[in-house]
Amino acid sequence: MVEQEISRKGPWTEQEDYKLAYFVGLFGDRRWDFIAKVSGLSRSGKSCRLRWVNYLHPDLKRGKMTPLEESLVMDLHSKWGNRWSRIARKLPGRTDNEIKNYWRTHMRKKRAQEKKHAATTTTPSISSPDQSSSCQSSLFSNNNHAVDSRASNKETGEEENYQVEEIEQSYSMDDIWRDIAMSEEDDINILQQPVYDGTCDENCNNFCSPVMPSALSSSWDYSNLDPLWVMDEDESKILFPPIGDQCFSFYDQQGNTFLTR
DNA sequence: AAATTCCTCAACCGCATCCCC
DNA sequence: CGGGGATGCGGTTGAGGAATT
Repeated sequence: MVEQEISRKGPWTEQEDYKLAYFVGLFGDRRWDFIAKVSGLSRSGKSCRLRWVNYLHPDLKRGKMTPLEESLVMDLHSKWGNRWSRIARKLPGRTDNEIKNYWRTHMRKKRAQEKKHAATTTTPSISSPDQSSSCQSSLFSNNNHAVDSRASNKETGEEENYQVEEIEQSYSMDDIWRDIAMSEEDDINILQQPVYDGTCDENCNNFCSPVMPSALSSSWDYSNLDPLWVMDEDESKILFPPIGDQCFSFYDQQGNTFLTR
């Protein structure tokens, strides 16, 4: 009966980012379908999660990989293969997507170099087959214990020695969060916001996300959302005025984050 | 200066796994 | 225990900017 909204695709706008950040601040970084619905974003929950994890998360680092990080990626990839998310867990502030992209770029360069080298030396290279994943074999030691994801799923708590020492806070989204928290305080009241219990959601690293203990329980059926929770267009305009000349922006030229309005 | 190629990275897709009922 | 929805993961694509011709 409910006309299924067509999910928007493509690049996110600043306003969408802002909205998403706001609602994640409100509800925590779980229940993505719920957040997608309640925020009025015409995005799938999946898309919201991806955007959050890869771009908006407060702990994300931006900018080039440091040499230390690079060698860590090499090292871990030689151990674990393409287990990007696992590798990412060892690199604070880096996402699996970022590492994946870095690796691809890196491998492409490496292969180009090898080709060049092979051409100049005319020595036949053994490691030519260019299976995307095979490249590691020529690069690293042979200890690519192709970790089977199914076999090793319990590494959750395991904290290894790998630590990127300098977690330089080149930027943080805390400012945005704080800004949101302050500037929207009144608006939150309008929404009859959920009880914020004052504790940090452990999944939400920096900013203490308001959590909704009861509402977020799985039994809460948000298919029939109380209109109170769903943003209609007017509310949306009030809370998130259209991006204009006095809009907010998230990143400066260096990729550092700030929020202005 | 214009055209073309290359590179980067955000976003999508499909499948696997988890979790709850 | 099985089914179904939600979430996570890895592979892939494509837009847009940078570099090169």
